[in-house]
Order: sequence, then structure tokens, then C-alpha cells
Amino acid sequence: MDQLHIQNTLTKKKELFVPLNAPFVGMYVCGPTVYSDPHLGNARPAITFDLVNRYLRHLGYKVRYVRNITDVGHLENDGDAGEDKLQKKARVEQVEPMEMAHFYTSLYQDLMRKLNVRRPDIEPTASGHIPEQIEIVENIMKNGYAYESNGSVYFDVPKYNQEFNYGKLSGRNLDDFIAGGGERISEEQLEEKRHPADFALWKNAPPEHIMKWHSPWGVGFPGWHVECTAMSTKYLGKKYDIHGGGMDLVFPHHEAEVCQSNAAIGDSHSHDLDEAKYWMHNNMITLNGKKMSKSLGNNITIGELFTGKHPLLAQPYSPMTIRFFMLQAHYGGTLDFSNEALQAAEKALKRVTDAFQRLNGMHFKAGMPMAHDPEKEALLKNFEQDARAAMNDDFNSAKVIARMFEVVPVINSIHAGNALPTDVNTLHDFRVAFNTWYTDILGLIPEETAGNVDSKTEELMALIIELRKTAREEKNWGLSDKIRDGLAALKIKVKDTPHGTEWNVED
RNA sequence: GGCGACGUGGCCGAGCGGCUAGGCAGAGGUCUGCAAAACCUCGUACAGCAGUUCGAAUCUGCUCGUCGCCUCCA
Repeated sequence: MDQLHIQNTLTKKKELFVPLNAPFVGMYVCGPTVYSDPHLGNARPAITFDLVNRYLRHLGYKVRYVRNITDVGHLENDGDAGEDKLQKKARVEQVEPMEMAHFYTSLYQDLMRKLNVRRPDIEPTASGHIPEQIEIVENIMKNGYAYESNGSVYFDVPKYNQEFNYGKLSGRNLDDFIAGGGERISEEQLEEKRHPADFALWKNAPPEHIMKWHSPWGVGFPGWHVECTAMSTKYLGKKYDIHGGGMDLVFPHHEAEVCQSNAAIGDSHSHDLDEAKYWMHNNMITLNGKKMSKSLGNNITIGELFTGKHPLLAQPYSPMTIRFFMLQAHYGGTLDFSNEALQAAEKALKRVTDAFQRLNGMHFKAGMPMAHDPEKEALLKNFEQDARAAMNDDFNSAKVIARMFEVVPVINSIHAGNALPTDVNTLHDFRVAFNTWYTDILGLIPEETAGNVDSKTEELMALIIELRKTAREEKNWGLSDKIRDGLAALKIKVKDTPHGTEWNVED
């Protein structure tokens, strides 16, 4: 594909990407609720939309990327007077809700930095946008798609459905809702709600509720879905280009956003506002075939992944291994987690990273021995366009990585001292392209040098390698192997290559 | 019950009607004092059954199986 196409949840089709207002692109992604340790599942949308963000920028778009922090919390049970998650956790930990939100926000940001996820351009908090949320609710009421009940405000789904198409995003309809979820609606809720499908825009706060604000309807707190509509509208406009998030948010969260957007700011001439033009959803990560989630209690936190301290983990996995593991699969499919798969990803990443570093260490000069190899030359010359074609096909990073691996043997062959398969200019161009894809678009960073190697260590190692070289020249294998084994015990790996002896610290 | 996804070689995972995906693991070989790394070669898979087609892993139908959403979740 020579132009970017995106799988659009709204239309269920893969569509050509045409920004509403090129070269500007607005993108909003649902961020974390900051009340607990971020888990592996949280990393998937972050990395998925980091890839999208990076690629759009690579294509030259002026992207404004907004990813929110949900720090107001949602009720544990829809519609009843139960405690919200944040408040409950704060009480258990005996801290201010905001103190806890700040703690987990920082933790999340720190983990994202390790995963080399670029910071969004705006990272708004729900608590910081209460007036904007109230305004959205007021607009919806003004337009007649909401009603007040006992100090709470509910979205009038049946009314909305008369003029708009409720369920267009998730492929549901009101009848299905009643047939399925209706039975789960508690009687308590129905006291306030007119229809089981109605959802809260504003909720009255019981006295014991800590996080509450003044509103035209009394003291309360915003409903579950308004924050995203309010913040995306504020920073990206009534309709923007891309809204992203996990698949589990399609219903009810994103469906509600579509409703709110149309009801609050749509008019009779634009029933297709739908908040965003392209709705993108990453699939779930599974663990032994089951969805990994907080509520199922089978989640692994990102921190545990890095340290390896979890019963299911055979070893620690580095941030780049996690990132690479995710990019090796298309974001639209489930990704099953296992030690075996992660270990394979770790080795694969090392292979491509080694090649990356070798490539960057090469000095191409005119007049180097050259043996034209049409096949290898084609791999190098086509790399950029092949990678781009894969990426244009709904961000198929898995395919991009496959193309990288096809080029790795060529790089290694040159590094091994074989003749250049093509001319120096082609090699230069290829190197630039490979760097761009590895570093800028996939967002990978070589990790090996992360080991604490200071200049003194460098000098000592140079001396040791020199001594071993002497031993080898004297065919004193006993001594040279003793040195190598001794270093290996210190996690320093020695390799004798045609260019001399190399070493590196393993983690 | 409603809506939806998926089932690819030992494992992970691309594939969207014809042309080798790729990685990991495994086998053989080259190089090397040995090792490591690297390079070369090797598996011929598509849940099952019908059908459409000159031709299907790819389209259609059915069967079986797995999973997700319908309640906060990425």
C-alpha cells in the first residue's frame, strides 16, 4: 500500500487515512485509571498508539496526541451509591485520593519512559477538567438528550436513538441491550434511571464520598464517560481524527462517547460527528489463553515483568523486550503471553539490535571490494518501501520487523568482511532508512550498553584482552580460556571475531 | 440469550485468490585452537467437511473448538 490505511471500528472497514485538517492530526487515546500498579495490559495501547504517533509524525503530520489520566475514579457498581475505585483504594492505603493518583500517575509515566513510549503532547487529568465536563452535560441537557433525577443526570438513550443510531460503534441495538444486560440492572438504579440503557453523566454524591464537586445539580461527581468527550473536545475540537483505546472499551465507554459527542455538540445537520473520524482499538493480551485483567486477578504488572518477580515469570524481561514482543504482533490480534514467546522475542531483538549496531559501526568507502549481488542489493534497496507498505497497511509492525530480519543476514555478511553487495551510496541510504525504522518508528533502543561500564573499566578490559591475546599467540590455551571463563563468571562475554576480540556486559 | 473475534508447521506469529513471511527451538555444514558470534542449507503448515473458482490458508456455507464484549477493566 502506498498510502496509510486504518482499520476503523466505526465502519468496520479498512479505510484510507485522510486527516480532517491536514497536515494536522488530532489523536486521543484513553489512558490509565491511576489507582493501582500498571499491568502488562496497560502497556499494549500505550505502545500501539506510540507506534501510530511515531509513524504519523514520520509521514510529516503535525500530530497533537492527547492521552488522559483518569484520576476521578468510577463507581464499583454502575449507578448505585457505591464507592469509587480511587476512593476505596485511597481509604485502604490511608492517603488522600489525589496523593494516590499522583503516585500511580508518576509510576505509570516512569514505566512508559522505560518502554520508550513518547510522552503525549497533552496529558490531561479528569479532575482538572470538571467545569468542562459540566459544560458537556449542560449542553446535552439543553439539547434534550438528558434528564435530571435525584441530583444525578442521565443520558436519555431511547430519546437519542430516535434521531441517532445508538450502538453504531459497537454493533449493538437497544433491543439487544434489554435482552442481555437488562437483567443486571439493579432496582436501585432503576429508581433514578428511566431506561436500563441510560448512563450517568453526573452522579449525586453521598455524604461519605470524598471526591465531589459543586454542579448545577448539586454536589456530585462526573459520570463514567464524560471526561473523554470533554477533554478531547477541549483540546482537539468537536470532531478529530483518531480515537484509540483497548477493545474492551468499545462498549460501553466509547459507545457512550459517540452518543455524548453527537448529543452535546452535534446539530441536525451533522449526525455523523461521532467525536472522531477513525476509531482504533488494540486487542487484548492473554495469559494462557485468558484475558489478563485486574478484575480476573491474573494480571502481571509491568514492574514485575522488569524484575521477573512473579510466579509465572521464569526470568526478568527488559523494557525493550516487552516493546519488541508487542510490536512483533499486529495490534488488532490477541497476543498470548508465555515465557517461551518472550524469550524468543528477547533473542530476536538481540539479533536485530546486534545487526543495527554493526551497521552503524561500519565505514563505507568508495573503492571497497564489491561483488554485485542482485538479491541482496534488492533487499537493501527495497527495505524502505517494503517497510512503509507494511506500515501503511494498518500499522503492520509485525511485517516491518520481518523485513528487518531479511536484511540482517546481509548486514552481518558485510560485517564479517565479505565484499559489499552493492555500491556505497546504496549502503548509506539503507543505513539511514534502517536507523529511521529501528529508532524513530519502532522506537527501539539498544539496551546492552546499559551496563555500568565506566572509562576505568574500559581501560582494564583493554589490558585484560591484550594479555589474553598474548597468551593466545603463544598458544597458551589454558590461560586464555581461564581468562575468558573468569570474565564469563563476571557476566562479561568475550568473543573472538575476525576483527579482533570483542566483549560486552550481559545483564 | 445478543453482538463479535479467532483457530497457520514443536512454540510465537504475518498472510486478504496464484508467487519463500519472519522469529525462537531443532538438524547438517562452513569458519574458529576451543567457545561464542556469524554465514549457508533443511521442515513444506494452514481445525474439519462441503461448495465457488482454471486455481483457496486466503471467498461462501455448515460442523467442531477457543476467546472477548454485553459490569470497572487496555
